[in-house]
Amino acid sequence: EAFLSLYQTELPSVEFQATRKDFEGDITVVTFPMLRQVKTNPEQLGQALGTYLVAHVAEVSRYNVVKGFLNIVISDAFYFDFFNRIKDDPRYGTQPVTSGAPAMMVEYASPNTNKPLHLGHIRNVLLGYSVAEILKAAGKKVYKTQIINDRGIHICKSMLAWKKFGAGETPESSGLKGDKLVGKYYVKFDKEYKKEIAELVSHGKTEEEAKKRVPLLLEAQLMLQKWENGDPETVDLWKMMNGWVYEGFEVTYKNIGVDFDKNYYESDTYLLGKDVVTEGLDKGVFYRKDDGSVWIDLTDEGLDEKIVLRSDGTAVYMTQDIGTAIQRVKDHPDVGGMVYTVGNEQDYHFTVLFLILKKLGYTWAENLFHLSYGMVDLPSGKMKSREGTVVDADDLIADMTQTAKDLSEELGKLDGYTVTEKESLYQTIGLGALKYYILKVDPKKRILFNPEESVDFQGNTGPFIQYTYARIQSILRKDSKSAYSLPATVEMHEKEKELIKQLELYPEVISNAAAGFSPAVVANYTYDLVKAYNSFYQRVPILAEIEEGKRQFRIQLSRKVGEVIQSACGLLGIDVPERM
RNA sequence: GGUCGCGUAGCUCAGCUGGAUAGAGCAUCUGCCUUCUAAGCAGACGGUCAGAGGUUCGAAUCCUCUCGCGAUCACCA
Repeated sequence: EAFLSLYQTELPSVEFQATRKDFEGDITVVTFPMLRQVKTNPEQLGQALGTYLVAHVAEVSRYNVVKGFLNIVISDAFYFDFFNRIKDDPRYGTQPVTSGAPAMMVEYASPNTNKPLHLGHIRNVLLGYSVAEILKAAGKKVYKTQIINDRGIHICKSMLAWKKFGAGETPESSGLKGDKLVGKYYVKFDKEYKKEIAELVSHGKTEEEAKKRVPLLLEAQLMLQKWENGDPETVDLWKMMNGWVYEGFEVTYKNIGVDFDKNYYESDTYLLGKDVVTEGLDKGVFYRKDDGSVWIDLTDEGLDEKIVLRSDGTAVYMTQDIGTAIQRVKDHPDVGGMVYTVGNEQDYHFTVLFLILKKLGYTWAENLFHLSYGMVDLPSGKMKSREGTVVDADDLIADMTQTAKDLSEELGKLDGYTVTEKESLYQTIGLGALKYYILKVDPKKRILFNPEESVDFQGNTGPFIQYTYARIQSILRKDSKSAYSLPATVEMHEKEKELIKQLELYPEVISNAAAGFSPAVVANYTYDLVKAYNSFYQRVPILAEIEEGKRQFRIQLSRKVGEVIQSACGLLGIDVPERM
């Protein structure tokens, strides 16, 4: 800090960076850019600066110069003092919530109520949940929300199929999870629908024509109309079947370990936004075409024209989203921004939505973020629910848990645990593997998911991180002194210094992750930390063989690393086991 | 065709506000379990950072073009 301020007064931009491993030093100053102001060669400049720093800054013990790089060696005492400051702060890296800060609303999940959750939802939910946790850690108040697409033709399809072919089947009578049962009838509809098409085609109709005239589809459309008109029988059926689905979702969400502060239902929001369109017309944000439809012209922004109200006066998707956004801020007046976790196929939709909200003049519209993520592809290609090529969320979790079980049994470490303890541990490890696997990759990249090869448990994985945490807990258990006091000073091992450097980065990591809405930042940091710890753990002499002061220092260092791992895993929604 | 995104080791990914010899894991090969848990550690092998130009002391990173893959361009959601 001392020399940071020193330089900033004299030179406007000085670059500090971590020294590369192959060179001696902790901080590197790049002197090339300074040559413009100071006429000399890079070596001379580096030497001059280095000598000055050693003489004037206590923390600088040595330096060396390689071309335009000035490598500064920071004294052990500096690291030791730093560690001493953070060691007893369990919330190191996470700031307390500032009450006045504008809250953020984070939306994720947005499931349809006609089928169970699948792998795509898992990525969505993990990302959204994690970003919400990261924003909290960065000091924001956060509301987690989902919008449930509980109405529309697709819902009517499964309702109709159940009514016609279901014979009164319920989750209880069938033993099926509610969402699975409803999903079954959605698939059933599609089968029957295709059958009827084939039937019509065999009677000489073209396929185009047949698709539109299938009685089953017409019936579904009729059902949607009935629903919209509030027909009691239809509404009751709708409520019952959606209820089943919600129970099923509840189980899945609970297994994944995510939750929501508030649910929004499309059936409540799909008519919203029309009054805003009127308002926007008055303000001149929108304009009306001759046929009565309402549009916004975004050609100035390099986009095109977009419809916001149909000619018959009904709302479109965009209208709904405008209305819902405004409604959310009405419901939560402290919300100053929103994050939408939605796949990247909707990038265009959200750029337009955000632009419209800005043009309508909402202050919070400046603070909207589309957490856009890539598809999860299978080796066989895209997932298609109708073709049965989806990876079901519950099945996937069960598979991961099973794999964790098989591996654990093979390693044979868990003898002496109760069955319940073991089962819960398998779930923790299996989910840890899955969550980390998905969260460690940059959200905007596509993920190729191979269910055959499943997810690794070795190397850069969730279980590796969990394992390290469990081992740290073991050390602490075996050395259960309640009060520790660090010695006045400790001679630093290189590995210890590296660990402390890593710990030092944590607050910055959180704020970077929050700024970029990217859990991958946290995931990759955690891996680096764990890697550094493991290296330390096996390279440094064992605890029993060292003097007491140094031993206590190592144990406390381990404890601190454990805390940071736990905190970082919390941001990723990954549980850390006490033993494994 | 327009727009947006992606392309880094055999595979999965980091690195991208420009810095030194581009990093991990998996896979392959070598060592390390009388040790605080070997789901680990140490090491070897593996790269025209898709390609070509440009900007500059310096480019995987910034700009332009080309190629490949994907998404999107509905009075659907």
